[in-house]
Amino acid sequence: MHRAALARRTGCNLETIRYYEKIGMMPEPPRTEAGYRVYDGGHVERLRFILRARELGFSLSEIRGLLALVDHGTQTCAEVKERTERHLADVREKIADLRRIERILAETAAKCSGDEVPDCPVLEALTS
Amino acid sequence: MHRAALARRTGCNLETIRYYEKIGMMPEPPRTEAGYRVYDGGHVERLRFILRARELGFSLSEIRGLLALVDHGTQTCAEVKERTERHLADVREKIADLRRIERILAETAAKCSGDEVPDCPVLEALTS
DNA sequence: TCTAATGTCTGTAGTAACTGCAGGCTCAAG
DNA sequence: CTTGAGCCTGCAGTTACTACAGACATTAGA
Repeated sequence: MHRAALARRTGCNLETIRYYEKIGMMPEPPRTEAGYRVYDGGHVERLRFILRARELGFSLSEIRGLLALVDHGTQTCAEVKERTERHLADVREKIADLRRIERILAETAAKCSGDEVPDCPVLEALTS
Repeated sequence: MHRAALARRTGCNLETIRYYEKIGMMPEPPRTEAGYRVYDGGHVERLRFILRARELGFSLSEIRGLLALVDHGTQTCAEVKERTERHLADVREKIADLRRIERILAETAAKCSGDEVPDCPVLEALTS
């Protein structure tokens, strides 16, 4: 399987695969005589792992940490759970930040007349 | 007022001020003979505008747009309201994404035994 | 069999929004 | 007159990609 095939199977962008290899998240695959990378099922699995973790908002360095545990076979449910809950706490913090922003934006926009006049409650909120 | 004083008054990082000037968000201030930037109340106001808008999650290019309206005196409440609501929609989308992530993380972590065993529902979710 | 169209390779640059540092002036205090 | 703080410039690094340019390889069609 060449790079395009791996990309197609995983839904990953072509260039991203090379990027993950470059930063050491994906192993260097064997090459053909001409230098083409050749991937197998193991690569598909690993890339899917990375992509799923990304979908769950894990950073690449968090994922790198999880992969290191698994690669060394030293992972325990306790350790993984702890990392997950730490990440979950981050996510909840981000949600709280965004909710605060949402509330302020909604409240301020609600005060707008929406008319063709220069005065605007939003600008006032940003200026004052 | 020199750069450090402007930074102190606005709570902005020192270097960020120079960055905003470089990308054209802050006007180039007059200089002393030795080349030191000299700021006044107008700069404080403008920087506060930018910082408040950033706190509300507006991107620099959105802020640049708002500033352009104000600078040209062509802003109307209708226009600003529309941009605010567009941004609000983005924020709500981000919240929805994070909530989905939160739910999945919480559900998966809840399945963890938390024991010192290698098998872990989180890893299974990422692998399968 | 030749050619044209893909596919792959490498290295590099660009994105967003900063942050930090090195090396060199300038300025104020003691 | 020296010392330390503050300011100057330009550039490198951050995160997580994405997109190119220019060169080589492979494959499908005429």
